[in-house]
Formats: sequence, structure tokens, C-alpha cells
Amino acid sequence: MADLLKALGEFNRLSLVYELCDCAKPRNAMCLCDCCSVDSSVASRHLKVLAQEGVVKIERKGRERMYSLNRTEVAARLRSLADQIEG
Amino acid sequence: MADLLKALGEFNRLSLVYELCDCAKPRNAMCLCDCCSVDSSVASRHLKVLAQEGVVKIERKGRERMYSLNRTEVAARLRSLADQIEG
DNA sequence: GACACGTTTGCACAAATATGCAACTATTGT
DNA sequence: ACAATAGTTGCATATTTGTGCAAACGTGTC
Repeated sequence: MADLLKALGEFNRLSLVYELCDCAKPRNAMCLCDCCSVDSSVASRHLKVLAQEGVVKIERKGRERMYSLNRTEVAARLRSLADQIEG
Repeated sequence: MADLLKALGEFNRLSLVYELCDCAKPRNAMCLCDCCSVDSSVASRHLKVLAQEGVVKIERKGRERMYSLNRTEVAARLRSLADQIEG
């Protein structure tokens, strides 16, 4: 759980997540690295971290990779923590 | 929001939160630093971070400080994020 | 094949962070 | 007043982490 929170607890990574929140369809990394104005390599690494924690899923589409949120899973894990804290 | 997640996204700090989850009554720092086997200065700093983010509240009691979770507030913020992610 | 485009990786570096020890403050108890 | 207890802060340090650039990689296009 700490790893998930750490993954979400970085400003640019959370920006990527928010950006994906507003996207009905998967986005590629080029499009995403614009939203937090960082180098594409940086976006690539951030997205890798988010993927490792199951926050985003990747779909290969030719030479690009389309990212989308694992909405229900992430939401469920956050609510689980909220429930635990509320006791 | 990123700051809250960052505060929760560190192993020892999350351990402190879990420890406080199980406590019906406020605990002092000495008791808490045992749960993650770190120096009291480290626990002090972690608790300070958690307090700054509103995760815990502090009640001074003589020479000790009693810590307790802001359960409903933290839970609400986490659920708010979950809702936003689920869209 | 040559080139362009999207992405990842290697490298270097700066900044942030977690940690422990020692010294200090503050408060209680004798 | 003195000692003991709880907690914080200063300092030094090791580790992690975010970042950008350049090079490499993979895939589509001409």
C-alpha cells in the first residue's frame, strides 16, 4: 500500500493521473508529457512507476503505447485504505 | 493532494498510521516509535509530517504529546480521490 | 534501405529524504 | 534544586529520487 501511495504522491505523477482521469480514451506518452511539461524520458519513467503499481495499464499500438487508468482497481484500493483508517 | 499521499507513502509513516488505526485512545510518541523500531527523533519527525498534512492531531498532556488519527477527514480525502479517479 | 516518430535506457547530477546520534528544551516527580 | 522522562532540533551522512540530455531501440512510412 505504501508503494501505491508513494507512486501517487509525486506531483508530476499525480498530474499524469489527473490528466488520464479526464481522458475517455487511452493516451500516448507524448501527449501525456505535455501536461506536466517534462522531458519525454521523464514521463516514460513516471508512467513506468505508475504501471508497476497497477495505476495505469499499457496497450501497445504500433510504435506508440497507449496509457489508461485502472480506475476501479485504484479507486477500490484507496477506499479500502479509507475504510481501514475510519475503522 | 500529492502532499497527503507523499506523507502516507512512506513505509514507517504508514506504519505509524496503521498503529494509530488500532488505538481507540491517543498514544504518545514513545509508544509509537516502538511500532516501527526507529529512533525517537525519527518518529518525532514522521509524526510532524503527518500532523502538517492533517493526518494526525496532537494533544499536549503534560510532558507528553498524545497523537490520534483524524479518521474522518483523511478517509474523506482518500474517498474524494477515489471518486475522481473512478470518474 | 533510409528516414521520421514514439519510447526507453544509460549517464550524470542536483535536490530531497530518511536516519541516528548528541545536545537541548520542557515538564514531572522526589 | 535535582534527577528523570518525553520530545525536538542541529548536524552529518547515506540513500533515494526526479530530471535532462544523448544515444539506442522499435515501428511505421516513403
